[in-house]
Amino acid sequence: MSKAKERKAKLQADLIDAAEARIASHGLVNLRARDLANDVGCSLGSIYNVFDDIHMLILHANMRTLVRIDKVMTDAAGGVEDKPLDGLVGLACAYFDFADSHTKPWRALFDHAFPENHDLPDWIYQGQVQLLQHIEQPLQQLLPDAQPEDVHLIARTLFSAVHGIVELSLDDRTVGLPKETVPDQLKLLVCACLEGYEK
Amino acid sequence: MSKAKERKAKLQADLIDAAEARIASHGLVNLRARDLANDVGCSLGSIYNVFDDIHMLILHANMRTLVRIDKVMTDAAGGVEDKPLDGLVGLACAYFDFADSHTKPWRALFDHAFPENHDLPDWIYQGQVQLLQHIEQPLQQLLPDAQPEDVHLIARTLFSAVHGIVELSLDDRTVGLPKETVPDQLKLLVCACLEGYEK
DNA sequence: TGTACATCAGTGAACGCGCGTTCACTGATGTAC
DNA sequence: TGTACATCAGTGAACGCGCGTTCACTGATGTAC
Repeated sequence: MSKAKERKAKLQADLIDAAEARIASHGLVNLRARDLANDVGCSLGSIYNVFDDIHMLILHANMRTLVRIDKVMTDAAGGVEDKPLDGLVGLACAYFDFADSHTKPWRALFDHAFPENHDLPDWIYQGQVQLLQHIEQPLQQLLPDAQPEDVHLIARTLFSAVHGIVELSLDDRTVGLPKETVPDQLKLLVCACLEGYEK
Repeated sequence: MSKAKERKAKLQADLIDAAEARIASHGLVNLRARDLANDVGCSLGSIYNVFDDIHMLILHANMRTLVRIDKVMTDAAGGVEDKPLDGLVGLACAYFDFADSHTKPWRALFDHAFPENHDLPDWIYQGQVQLLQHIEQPLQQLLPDAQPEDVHLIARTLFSAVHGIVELSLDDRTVGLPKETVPDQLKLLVCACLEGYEK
């Protein structure tokens, strides 16, 4: 019985690995259940023994990406706890670096069209909230007089702004910034903003 | 002969109208060639007499949306030519208002997965560039010492930032700002930034 | 230890549906004489 | 004006392909006696 559970857990993990690899190499749009079965050496039907549907599998792969981004942001925030502005600039640049060097998994986070009726599982939501906390911490230091609710909102504003800059710059079909100008522009924006926010 | 061309032009226009209407009511993902043929009262095959493929038709519908946004931004910039900061804030809010009240056509601009091999027609690119020019004008006034290239880059940065804030706030699946806080946060961000940019 | 039986993970062919695009055909319009 | 013929926009059934999901089956494993 516990052996069966182990096998099941192994298959789940293998499938998530395979999904991650396929998304990284071919992009979310080219992810196929048949390919994953092939990759891990199980049958097509077995996927549905361990996951409700393909969307759940994708969500697990996306969660891996969120955790990776969290690691990258943790690293970026390390060592500059006493220089919160540098910390924020570093976080923005780290986000861009990740998106630039892992474009396909990063895109998958936003491109995945989850069926409209269900709502996202809470652990995905938490994965996103975690990223925001990296921003809130230095922000609170920089704006000691601000209410926590305001810091919360400003953190989301900054994240969204940085995300928009990164997104459009990595998208060939829209007039975003040229990639090579992004780090400078992120730094300019974050510094300028915070000068202003500090009043 | 010219009568035939008129008919062709009429059918093209009707199809674009229908595509716009369907996108507005059901979203780009639910756009079907068969439905459009039904809507305008032509046969399925006739669509392919006047458009290369469905993507071209979607691009025309999207171009209509770009023109609409351009109008909205033109209106927002009107009357405050002497207050460039107000102008920029107004543009940001106008963009949000449009996206909020025309979410589906606005999303279609970014969701349309154009076949990777071709590149976008130039008129779509020009439609996007036009939007940026609304930003460059007040920006140049606010930063009279800045090089035009820098104004160009900063305009893209601001647009992308505002776009990101709007996008995540209108997306249920991501941790964006609550919708009701967006205008305030846009105003805060734009004002804070420009205070900083002015040095 | 050996035998008969039950269970159930694992299988993959087939289902079901969707939908962009094509193409052989038709019928209205125009032209030649 | 009338007739025969040519043209071609317009048609929609059928093609072609893709792919998530299901389900009747099988064979390995475990259990009972």
